[in-house]
Amino acid sequence: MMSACGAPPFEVPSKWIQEQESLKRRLVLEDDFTWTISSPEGLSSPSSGLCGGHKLRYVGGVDLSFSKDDPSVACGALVVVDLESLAVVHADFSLVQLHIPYVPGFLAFREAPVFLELLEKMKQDSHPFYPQLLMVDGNGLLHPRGFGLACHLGVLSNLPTVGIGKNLHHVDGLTQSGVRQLLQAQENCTKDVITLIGNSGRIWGAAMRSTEGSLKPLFISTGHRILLNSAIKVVKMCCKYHVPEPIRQADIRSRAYLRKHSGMGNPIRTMHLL
DNA sequence: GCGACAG
DNA sequence: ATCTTGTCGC
Repeated sequence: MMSACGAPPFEVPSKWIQEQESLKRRLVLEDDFTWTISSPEGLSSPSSGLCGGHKLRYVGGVDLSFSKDDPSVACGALVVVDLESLAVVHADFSLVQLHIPYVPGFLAFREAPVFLELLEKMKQDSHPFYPQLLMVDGNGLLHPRGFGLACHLGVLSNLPTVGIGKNLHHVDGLTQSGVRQLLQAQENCTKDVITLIGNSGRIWGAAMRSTEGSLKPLFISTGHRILLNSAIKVVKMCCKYHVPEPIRQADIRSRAYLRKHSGMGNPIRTMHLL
């Protein structure tokens, strides 16, 4: 029999599921921060930036880019943008070799260690631009077990996090085409954001067209210490283009860093597992 | 059994 | 994620 399917089998460690369940108990599903989110556009919210509280200013973004030559070689990027100007005020990179494969539903075990290390470096340096909130390239609650990369990073870093997906991870009956239909429907023509409600009635996140005629929406979901509505506000404020600036810059810069440092003779640091 | 499956 | 050129437009 010809059964030489090239795909190497990979068993999901039960440890992974246990850890997701365990960390999930530490999730905070409400706005848990002292700063305020200045209103998106024209819409003035009464409590925004009035009494004594400081504003959200430094928004972080993380992303990972891979070498086309060696898929195990990647560059993780942590950038921080100033919310007022959307200018990058900090960028750091980590060239690593990954030993854990990408498994749908377990993205965090592959990518989170890289980002946690970059965050830790900033924290130990008492960096003035340490992010107040982190935008993650991947989902939060919009996940088979309600605990995607954004939740995982949020709990382990104790930072408010927002998950941004560019493709929908099908869950609870939600489908890409179904969501697009809703966004195109006449009733919703005026709206640029729709809530993602699954067959069970549960709210998983939101789909938003960040650019005028974009057919592909962004999938926003809560990571940690922030409400969906607050997350949507922040994402809107960050969208200069289709993809919010913190993540877009992390993507662009990690790719550039990889190109420049992927030539031979460069020390690739191996991540030590937790 | 078959398809779906963030990055 | 990555493989990929030109093209249309400000």
